[in-house]
Amino acid sequence: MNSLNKMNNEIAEQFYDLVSQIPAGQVTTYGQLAKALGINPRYAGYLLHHNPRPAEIPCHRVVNAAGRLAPSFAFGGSSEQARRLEQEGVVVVGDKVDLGEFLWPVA
DNA sequence: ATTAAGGCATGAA
DNA sequence: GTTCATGCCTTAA
Repeated sequence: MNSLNKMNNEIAEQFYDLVSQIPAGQVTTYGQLAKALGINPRYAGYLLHHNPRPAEIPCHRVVNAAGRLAPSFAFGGSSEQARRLEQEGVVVVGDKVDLGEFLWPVA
């Protein structure tokens, strides 16, 4: 196991749970998730990068504050991510998405 | 076991 | 577009 065992497991658990709650056709930002959990925006990206459960964590629905897709995607590249978002109904222009219309309202 | 340095899928100015 | 700031994690000695 990695260092992710019990110490920050609680925060990570909430983070992954929150991300897995993102409905298709909507996206959210790292800062949004991080802020909702009270963690650092950088940590959000870090946790997603680890992606312990990619099958249940739609990390492709998570973009940065600029609405831009991540520079590198663990599944096959940002291009694949953009393609996937469009498949769900999210309008992706280049590597950007319309946050004003597809931004998921974090609880 | 502890300490040190580096790196990151961000955000904001 | 670039630079600075911040928190956490990883690896090494």
